[in-house]
Amino acid sequence: MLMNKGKHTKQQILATALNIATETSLNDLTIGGLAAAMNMSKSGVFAHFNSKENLQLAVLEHAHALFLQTVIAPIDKQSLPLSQLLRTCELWQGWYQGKACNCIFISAAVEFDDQLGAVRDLVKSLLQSWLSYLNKLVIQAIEVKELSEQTDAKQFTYELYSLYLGSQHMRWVGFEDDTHTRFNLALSRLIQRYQG
Amino acid sequence: MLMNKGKHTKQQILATALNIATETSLNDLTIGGLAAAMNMSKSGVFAHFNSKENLQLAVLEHAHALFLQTVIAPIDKQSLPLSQLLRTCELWQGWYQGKACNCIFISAAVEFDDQLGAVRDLVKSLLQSWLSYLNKLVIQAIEVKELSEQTDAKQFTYELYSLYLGSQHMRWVGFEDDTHTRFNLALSRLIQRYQG
DNA sequence: CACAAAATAGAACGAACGTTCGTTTATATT
DNA sequence: AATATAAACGAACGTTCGTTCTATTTTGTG
Repeated sequence: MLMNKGKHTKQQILATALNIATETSLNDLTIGGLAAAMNMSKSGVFAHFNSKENLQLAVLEHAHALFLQTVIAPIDKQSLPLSQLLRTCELWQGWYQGKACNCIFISAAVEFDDQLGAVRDLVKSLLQSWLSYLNKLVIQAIEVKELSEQTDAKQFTYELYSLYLGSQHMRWVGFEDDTHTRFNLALSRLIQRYQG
Repeated sequence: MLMNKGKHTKQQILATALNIATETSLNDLTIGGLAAAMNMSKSGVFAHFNSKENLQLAVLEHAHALFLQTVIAPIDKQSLPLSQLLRTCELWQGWYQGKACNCIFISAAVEFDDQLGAVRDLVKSLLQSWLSYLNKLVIQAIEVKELSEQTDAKQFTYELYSLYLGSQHMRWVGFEDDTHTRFNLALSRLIQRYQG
């Protein structure tokens, strides 16, 4: 088989790059550091991407693939929209798995919010499509009358997303515990509020 | 008067440094760039702080002073807690004034969440005290029975803070408009929910 | 086994940045 | 006006990082 080893190590590079970028940030992810973590030379790693920007884009796309596989794929599309939404939130809360810290998409959004370029565009696009996905589930729940038909779907999605952001932030500041208790409580109340 | 000009230009430096840091970030705030914006030499600016970390700390403290003056000082402490809270939220939404983008404390929190050091400690401390302030107002509103006495103050504060975070985030992604409409709607419902 | 292509290594570059140092200019007090 | 002190300058250093180039090793194929 032609062209095999290359793609394989590239995947390994992306996996450790994602770990580093998740623990620090997309900018603090340095090619030299990545090479060291891989026991490779700087130029050896570099050759796979040909620029740092391409590396950052590849890491984001790798993260996106992992995200799809971890939080979207397991959803049973036959079940009712609201239970799909609840299960989605469960998976969403812990999708960055063992990694101690925060969701890389949100970190990247803050980090690149002012830097024009392809990375910023990709981050924005990924977040938009994720918001659309959440919003679609909300709309479906309304259509099936699991949520009141006067529900403002976008408003619901905004509040849901906000609770997620706040949960991460509060945990860092030390205002919330590690068990997502406040998030889960607020979420169930949010749903309950739009049911009656 | 001895020691005059120095303190004066230092204040000017901090003002433009805060602008730069708000538009970009605390790390992208470079001493050379700051010097250029001030029409000063790099070493001239440097001499005021003696290290980049000290500059970052000074910028944060400057921002904190401005924050106190802009959103906390104008509050009428004689008025009822809930109206104090509402007024606070108004001022909070626009405290970074003309600056197009985001609250520097939140940006800094994301940027330094993994970097041990004095900057991270200061950011965390400032955010904690701000959360305590909000939480205190909520508690007072409960005591005066403007909010139901079963209200979980911390949960209320968490949700309120989340809405603020979400509002900024959504505006960047393009999900919310610029007029804080969704934030204000969610806020009024949040209060209403804990009144009955 | 041989050979071409792909993958990696190693050394070096140019730029950006924080920091240092010696000097010069501006400021305030006597 | 004279002088001590503070403020600002300009050049340079050391480091880090992305990137380039050439050489070497490894991989897959006929």
